[in-house]
Amino acid sequence: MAISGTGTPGKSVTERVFAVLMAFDITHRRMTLSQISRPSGLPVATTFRLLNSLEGIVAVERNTAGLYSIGATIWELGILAPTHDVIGLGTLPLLTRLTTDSGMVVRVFVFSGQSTLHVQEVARQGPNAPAGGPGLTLSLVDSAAGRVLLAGLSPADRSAIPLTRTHFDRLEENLALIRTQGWARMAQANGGVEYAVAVPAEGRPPMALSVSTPTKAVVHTDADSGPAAPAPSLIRELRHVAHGLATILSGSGNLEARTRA
Amino acid sequence: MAISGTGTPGKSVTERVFAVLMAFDITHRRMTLSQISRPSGLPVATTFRLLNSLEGIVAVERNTAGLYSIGATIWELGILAPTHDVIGLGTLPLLTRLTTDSGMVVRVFVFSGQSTLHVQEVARQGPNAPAGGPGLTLSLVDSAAGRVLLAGLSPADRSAIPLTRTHFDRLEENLALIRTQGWARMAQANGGVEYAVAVPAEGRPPMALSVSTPTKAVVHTDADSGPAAPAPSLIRELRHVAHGLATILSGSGNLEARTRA
DNA sequence: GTATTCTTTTCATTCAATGAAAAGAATACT
DNA sequence: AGTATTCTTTTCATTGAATGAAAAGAATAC
Repeated sequence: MAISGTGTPGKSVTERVFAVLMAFDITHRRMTLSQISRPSGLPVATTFRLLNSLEGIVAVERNTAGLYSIGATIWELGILAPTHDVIGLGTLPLLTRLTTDSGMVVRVFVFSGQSTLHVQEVARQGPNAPAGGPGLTLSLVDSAAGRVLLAGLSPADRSAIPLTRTHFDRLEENLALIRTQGWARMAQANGGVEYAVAVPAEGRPPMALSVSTPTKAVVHTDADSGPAAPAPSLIRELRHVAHGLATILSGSGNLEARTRA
Repeated sequence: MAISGTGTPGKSVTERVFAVLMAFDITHRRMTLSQISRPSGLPVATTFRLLNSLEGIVAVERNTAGLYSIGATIWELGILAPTHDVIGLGTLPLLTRLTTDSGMVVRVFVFSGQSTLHVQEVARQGPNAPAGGPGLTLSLVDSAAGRVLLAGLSPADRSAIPLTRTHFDRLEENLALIRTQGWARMAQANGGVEYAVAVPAEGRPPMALSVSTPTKAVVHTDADSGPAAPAPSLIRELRHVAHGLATILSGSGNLEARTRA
């Protein structure tokens, strides 16, 4: 009769429930019980029980093979997030035009915790479509969009983010530069290497608009502050689109809740 | 020193957490604590504590005014749901062409519990855009898409759904008709009245593709089985697009989980 | 300036959650 | 076919985490 039954201290049930849900990611959309149990750090029995509860409210679903996936309930809730406003509405035509004009992949990012959260992407359809898609996260420090978002933070907010100590001084310098010039560029890792230029798009949530290309390094030469700058016309168009984004989203987002019956 | 502290029996914490989250809907995207507490059926103190936990993992967010909204974590999880595959990828061009050709609003629905869940919508952009958008739910019985989904269920699965007893016999008749003719039409309520024709799109999850128009009743005359049928050319095009949808989604969805490090 | 509504903290009580273990399935290997 | 291995599900004694009434603290309305 071994020792049994102790609730894990320091972890609320809410955290445990989301530990289970967050076991899912873009490369793990369908998993077995034990595949979920491992990364969530919970015993199988606990994971099993939580998944059962979640299935009851369609927060997770199970296919015929018994594999779990995120359920329709969470999808429905997700589209209510302010983050989602960046998608749809009038933003698509705007971003599509930018892709056509620039010939590059266009992405919109918003800030999320420790990383950069990708929200919307528009690229040439076809066989040579780039890696990525909504939900992709890039490093806050090692991406053009991430630096733009960092540069937009107040010193107080920025200090709340734990960054690798290594580049701290150089980073501050670079962020100051980004703030004054109004854009960032960087060779960033995303599958392979891609060269990106990003500008801020004011709004709630704050966004960064980026264009990137995996092949030509035209927008970038070497180091963060290398000599050759992106074409002024590109920066101008990016700013124009970013302004358009902010305008569209300020119109639709942040609605007050109506009084309920 | 009144009576204090009894956990509410028969409700798991998981259910309570989602009772809080499900207080949000398309007309209540930003709410105060008490606005959330009321519909969730939980005491304010409980709601407060749960929201605090949820905020810690960015499952909900709080703006400067103190209003809660669904957070980025849930948005990120939501795009992992199989349901989400209907959006994006190659489906948009296909649906857009149908809108252009038919001049009507194009929607894709998937089944979700007791209702019909709207997933994707394509309509003429502009000032006279129709009510709706992703996340809209229509009645399973009183919409063309809902009937198509119902008609596609096995008798066993259908019996699991509690339907209003009233139309039961007539409904069975109608569903049989829909199954044989391969389409459904209906005057359905969505803000005002709109006239819709829907066809099934086989796949996992099963989908229904519908076109609808609020003004002209060309696709519909009177009762469920009224005399004038939709134009054969429209049905043909709907079937063509539905087949395309199913093909696209069978290619990308239902991926096996990779083994994790 | 007072009343009302909303948010946050406190705390004694206890129930729902917990996880080790074992049984039951399914799958893989020999 | 038989055995080993991995995965899923059930059980159950224990208790830690969750609970909600109440009161204090803010904010807003009247």
